[in-house]
Amino acid sequence: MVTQIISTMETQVSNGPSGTSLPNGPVISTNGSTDDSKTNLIVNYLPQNMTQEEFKSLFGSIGEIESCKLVRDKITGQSLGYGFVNYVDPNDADKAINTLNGLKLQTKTIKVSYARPSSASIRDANLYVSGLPKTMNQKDMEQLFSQYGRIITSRILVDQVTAGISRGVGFIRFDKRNEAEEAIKGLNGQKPLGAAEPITVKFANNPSQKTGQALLTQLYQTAARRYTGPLHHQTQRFSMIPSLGKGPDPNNSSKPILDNLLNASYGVKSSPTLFPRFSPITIDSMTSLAGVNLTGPTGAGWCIFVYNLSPEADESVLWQLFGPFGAVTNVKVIRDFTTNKCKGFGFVTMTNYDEAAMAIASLNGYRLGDRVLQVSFKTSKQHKA
DNA sequence: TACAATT
Repeated sequence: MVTQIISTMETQVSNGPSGTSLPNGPVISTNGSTDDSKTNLIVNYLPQNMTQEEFKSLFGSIGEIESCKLVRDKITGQSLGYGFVNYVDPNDADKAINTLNGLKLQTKTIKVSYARPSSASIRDANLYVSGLPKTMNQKDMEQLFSQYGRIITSRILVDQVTAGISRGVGFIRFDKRNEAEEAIKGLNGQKPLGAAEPITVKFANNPSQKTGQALLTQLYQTAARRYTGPLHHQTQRFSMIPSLGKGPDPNNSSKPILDNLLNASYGVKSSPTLFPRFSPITIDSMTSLAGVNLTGPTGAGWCIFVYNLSPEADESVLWQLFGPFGAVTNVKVIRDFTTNKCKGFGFVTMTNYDEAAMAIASLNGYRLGDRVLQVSFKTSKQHKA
């Protein structure tokens, strides 16, 4: 319900263009086509569950809409999180930017700006950047990339548990695809300024190319965070399950899908029965190994590398493996972005050194199904051949 | 088989 959403949202500064005098109606060019540049808006970072009707209702509250479209995945129908609104009156477009840009809807802060004219040259101009120095901020990154062209958007992803620490990963969208290509040529594999490690720059994956399974996983993760926040303990993971069916939209057609996914992921049948035991490696030898590999706990705790997980492994198995040894703050199964299968390894963060060392000593060499796990403190980087 | 990250 849009009125409820509006009552809880805040506005912030507009980033719309200024200084241009606006005509008072549609501009018709000499070839008969309509110039939409002052009336057509692009809206980004919409909540996943926002419908076309809510979208139209929200933006229709500003003024008469000529046309609007929430962009969806061609196959799954899932919202891609952005849309277009074309107003009749350019003044209403301006007003929509001033009123609605920066609006907080659920977990998102929407962006409202003038849409660039549709053109083949602006497609596939989005880059994914990894290996960025943790000290580099968005402005630094833009400065580095701006030599290759006009930047439309940029973002550096941040860790949500350690509140705002860079994950060394980001996105840069250029105005033109050829600018993005030049940036890859110029910056991929290069070390920024005084950085110790080279960065990776490549074209970003297109969300619409995600598999159905990947979309479901994302949908589930989004829903889980919305209701319970970051997950820390097994008990929280299980207690959140009943609440998932009670979302704000009772008409949400994806509910049965979510229920099925949850049953598949957390059914008792899949819980492994564990018999932790001590490996031949002693705690004392682990202590000395830790000294070689680590300078200390990074951020929230001690990061542990877990190798030889099956392609079907998920986060729950890591919680169950490591949870008995002490405080686990985070687990992550690394998956192939296109297949969504585990790449054979994952990471676990534990708060206390002694508990982490005990977990490693016990679980390294542990047989899980037909696999023998290899567990150690994470190293800073594996040498590349 | 070997140390991530996809708004």
